[in-house]
Amino acid sequence: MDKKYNEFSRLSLTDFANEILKFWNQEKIFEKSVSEKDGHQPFVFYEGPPSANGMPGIHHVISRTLKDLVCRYKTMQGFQVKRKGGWDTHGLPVELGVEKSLGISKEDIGKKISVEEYNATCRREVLKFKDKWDDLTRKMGYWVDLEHPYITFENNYIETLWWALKKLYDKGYLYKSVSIQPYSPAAGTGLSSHELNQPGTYKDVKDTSIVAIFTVRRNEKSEFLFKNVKGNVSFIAWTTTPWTLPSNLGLTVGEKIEYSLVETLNPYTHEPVNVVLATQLIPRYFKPEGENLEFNSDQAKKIIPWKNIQSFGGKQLEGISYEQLMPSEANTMEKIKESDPEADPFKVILGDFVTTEDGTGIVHTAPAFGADDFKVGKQNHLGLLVLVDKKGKFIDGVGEFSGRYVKDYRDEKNYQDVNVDISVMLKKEGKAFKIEKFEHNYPHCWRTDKPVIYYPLDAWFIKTTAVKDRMIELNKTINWKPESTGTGRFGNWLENMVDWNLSRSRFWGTPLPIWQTEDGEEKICIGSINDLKTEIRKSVEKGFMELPAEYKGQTEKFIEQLTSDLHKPFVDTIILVSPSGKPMKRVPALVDVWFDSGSMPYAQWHYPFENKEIFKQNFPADFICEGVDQTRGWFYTLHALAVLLFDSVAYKNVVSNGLVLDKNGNKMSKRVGNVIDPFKTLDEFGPDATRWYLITNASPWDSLRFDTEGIKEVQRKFFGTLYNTYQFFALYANVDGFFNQEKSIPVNERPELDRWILSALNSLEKEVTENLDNYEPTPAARAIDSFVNDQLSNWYVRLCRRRFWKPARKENGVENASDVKDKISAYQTLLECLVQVSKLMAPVAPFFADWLFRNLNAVVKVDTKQSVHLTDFPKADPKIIDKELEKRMELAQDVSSLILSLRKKVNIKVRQPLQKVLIPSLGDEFENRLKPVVHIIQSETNIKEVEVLPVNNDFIKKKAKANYKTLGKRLGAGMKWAASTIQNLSGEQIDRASDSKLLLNPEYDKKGEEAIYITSEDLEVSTEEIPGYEIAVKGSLTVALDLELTPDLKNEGFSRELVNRVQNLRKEKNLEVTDKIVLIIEDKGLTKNIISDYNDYICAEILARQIDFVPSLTNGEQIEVNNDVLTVQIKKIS
RNA sequence: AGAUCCGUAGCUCAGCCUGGUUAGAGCACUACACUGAUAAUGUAGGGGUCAGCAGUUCAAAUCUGCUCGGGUCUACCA
Repeated sequence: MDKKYNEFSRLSLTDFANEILKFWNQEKIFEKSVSEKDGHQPFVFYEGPPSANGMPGIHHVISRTLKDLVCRYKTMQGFQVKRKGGWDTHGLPVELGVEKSLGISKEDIGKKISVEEYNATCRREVLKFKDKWDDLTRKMGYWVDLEHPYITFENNYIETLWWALKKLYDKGYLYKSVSIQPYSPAAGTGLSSHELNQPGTYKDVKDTSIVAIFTVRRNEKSEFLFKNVKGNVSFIAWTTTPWTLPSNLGLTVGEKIEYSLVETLNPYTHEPVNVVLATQLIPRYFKPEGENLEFNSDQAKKIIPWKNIQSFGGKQLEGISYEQLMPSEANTMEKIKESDPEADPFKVILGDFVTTEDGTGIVHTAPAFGADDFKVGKQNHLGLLVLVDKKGKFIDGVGEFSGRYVKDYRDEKNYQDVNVDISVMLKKEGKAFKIEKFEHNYPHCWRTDKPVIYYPLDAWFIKTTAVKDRMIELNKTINWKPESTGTGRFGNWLENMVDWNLSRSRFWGTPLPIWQTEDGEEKICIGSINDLKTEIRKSVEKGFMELPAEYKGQTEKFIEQLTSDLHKPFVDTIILVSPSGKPMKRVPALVDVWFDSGSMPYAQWHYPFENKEIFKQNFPADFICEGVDQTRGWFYTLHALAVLLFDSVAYKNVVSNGLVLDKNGNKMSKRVGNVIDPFKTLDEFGPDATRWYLITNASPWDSLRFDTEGIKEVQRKFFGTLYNTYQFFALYANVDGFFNQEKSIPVNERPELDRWILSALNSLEKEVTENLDNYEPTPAARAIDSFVNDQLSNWYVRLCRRRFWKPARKENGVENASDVKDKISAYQTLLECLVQVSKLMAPVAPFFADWLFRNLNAVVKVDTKQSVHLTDFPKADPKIIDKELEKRMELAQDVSSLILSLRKKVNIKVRQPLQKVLIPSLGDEFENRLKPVVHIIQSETNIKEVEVLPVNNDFIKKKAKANYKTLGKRLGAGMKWAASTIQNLSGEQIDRASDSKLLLNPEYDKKGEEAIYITSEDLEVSTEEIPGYEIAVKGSLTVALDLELTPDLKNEGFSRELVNRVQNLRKEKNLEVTDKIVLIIEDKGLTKNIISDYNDYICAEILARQIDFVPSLTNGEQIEVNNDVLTVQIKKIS
């Protein structure tokens, strides 16, 4: 064997990672990890496409670590896991980025810059940071196919989207309707919720608000309101947007809210009025001292008098009619009927959105200008009035207000607030109950800073509500991590689902493939490029489309060219022929980018135009994983489209990871400057430590406080320890020439310690597998962590150290066979642990795992694979797991720990041997457990003998505590009494209970109680005292140490000290571990005898051929052993 | 406003599902020890109203309800 294990001068996770990365690239390990699994069962993973026009952040590292570790794990388990990367390329963020870099605004599109040029820039810019992303992907070790990603702007991708849209259209799921959307009159454009959520859009503003008076029409329904009052009855309703009052068509009340009829005076005109409002809100408008005040009294001039006439539920008000508040030419019944022939406005309706927090509990309802208003308006056939145009000004026919802007949209110098004027007018007419400035939070257009209004706009919808029940049903079959996201956040979302507003009025996006005639009577939805070509041919034939000069006579070439990019503005130049022969133009809408990403299961394969078989095998996904913010984003659109198109789930398991916060728990934001640069982090700490930290620190779905100190800790504790363990192994294995050439020693022939660590290892394999199968990587990685640190390094290696460097005894020049076997067993065991750990940790820390695996495997050849990622994931062998053995070792650890703490307490160092430790038996099981590990305790704590005290001895004083679990169930309320009684039991009573049973309340008869017998299982017995010994206790386990130091023990301690000092000298002199020496000591008389007595032991330990005593030593070195100073010299024998 | 997650030592987190004795670990801190794994390691110590309140129970960090604080998503409403 010429090859040795690599030894390293220091741990550099980044260097190791770079080296392994190079190896992966050269040997195409990722590609092999997929191709080697050809024919295996696939495990389907979908990559949620990031947008490459922004820089990646640290939060991308966590979700990608999760994705990667699951995929690597499944690969090692034998599945074939293809991972196609993808890019989300459409949408507003891209447009904004382009506008910023070009220094233009939306208005300039089509003027300063053509749509063609604009979109070309988008296409170019959107992958601006692709290189950075790819770089991060590689550096963090995220294995995903970067060479063949799907890109949402590509024609093939769009063609699949069109296919899907057509399918929805044919099923009747794609329809056009009006919806109320945020709209910026100043910018002349609708705003998406994303735009509305830009920072700073919601501002506190003061607006003129008015409580208006709506006069009730007296009829059968309203008659009950007129009982006991004189004159008119009115509803009062509040609004912060008086400009919507001319468009009022209804009043909404809450079914469960109680309302009252109040007799009072109009505060402005002082005419008597009777008003209806929510009972709860009376104090908001009326002073308590005004209640039941005489209407004509003097006081009534200062304090408005009022009287609650009667109260009733909101339900009773339903259907009552009232007089139109501000009639004008533009809002006559005729006009209203135009919007809905069945319109029946000016009545009270019920709505569940009504609250009693603001206003009067009666909501002024103008269906055109509020989403809720629109909804109830439609349900109740209120009709629709849009008295404000898209510029934000009143249309003609609204009397004196026509032509006036409802808000100051044009920065007019002398802008008169029309809301004030409306209020003043109503006040004069006696139709105002209260007018005041009201400060509230109102959205503003992020671009123009002007207030947004809600406005009815044409929109295309997908009828998701049609399959709502099916979506809920199928959702129940999805395994959500954490479960609460699926049932809670997502489940609720599904329960309250509304139709999906698909259309966006933008430039860079997937065009909606619907063409329609000018009157909207005839429509066609295009589902493929071929269909489009066919239709264009018809159109060219018909003469609706003319060939440009350069294509004269080359219709096909022209069509080919025209359909080579399905984006605007090209698609919009296409005019098609309707069945009746009329021209049709494309509707202006683009589709929501979420449709792009939600369609990726099929669009990434250009299904159904290509890859039908591939798609079939890769749908639905076994696993997806994204941030929890995608719940109503990608997770939803994937699910909705899968149900709509295929009546299937899109994914079977989904992990939603939480947010990454900074170390103070604040959201990371560029503005605050607390963002973590993932590149810097990876460079500084290496990908393995970063990944390990992210996974072990908190469950993926908990939000994570990111602190680089934590990564340092991981580096030092976990990787440092594992690295040291490897180094230890490599060092001695090289010295001993252990290269795994020997036959594997059967596990049952190995020593206790070896069998124990192998049992623990297999238990670990079981635990890790169970957790990873469950998509719980955090406990899995933590278990590996604790195995490596606590069991392998801190116990196994520490206890076995001697086995590795102690040479086998020689008898007649031949090494003792059992010594050799013991040593090989130790090497084989440690090797097995290291190799298996490298496999177990491979999904989480792929670089280091491979580094470890390859360093070992290069020499020991336990596996034919060249990378750990091509090997099989360890499967626990139940035959090797011995829980009893693990318990035994735990006992040894506990006993040793107790003894060490006692030594500490009395200040006797471990090197000083002690004669005896006493351990009171806790029964047969305990003794059987203890016996096999006695020698471990002895060597670990340097104690000559371990004596077990029999169960019933008179020697130790015991005390007992109640076992609450067993007794509590039986005794219930008597538990307290029993606990204190048990605490006071004598040792003799405790023994009796342990042997058979003890009557706890001998006087039960007298007191008329039930007899209470307790047995050993009801007691937790512990040792209180062992006379003459120092004791230490953990639970019911007790150890007592014999502290007597006999001369023999002292001498042995002395010799051990000496060995220790000489070892230090060897190290100081930079001697090799294997160098032989001669030790020369200046003869000081006393110590000579001790040293001579232990000559053999000392020589063996320090690798000395002999110890020479000389009368005086001039060039020696002084060492202190216990309280003696010795002058010594060590000489290397060459 | 609704939904959801989180709140345990100075920090990061276990424990909670399935209630039970003195609530654990690591880091940090302090002291001592160890020194052929050594940028390691061991032992000990200080440090907790388990966010608060109420309920269920013999018994609550654990189960229930409410409140408070933080995060996220959705909505933005007269």
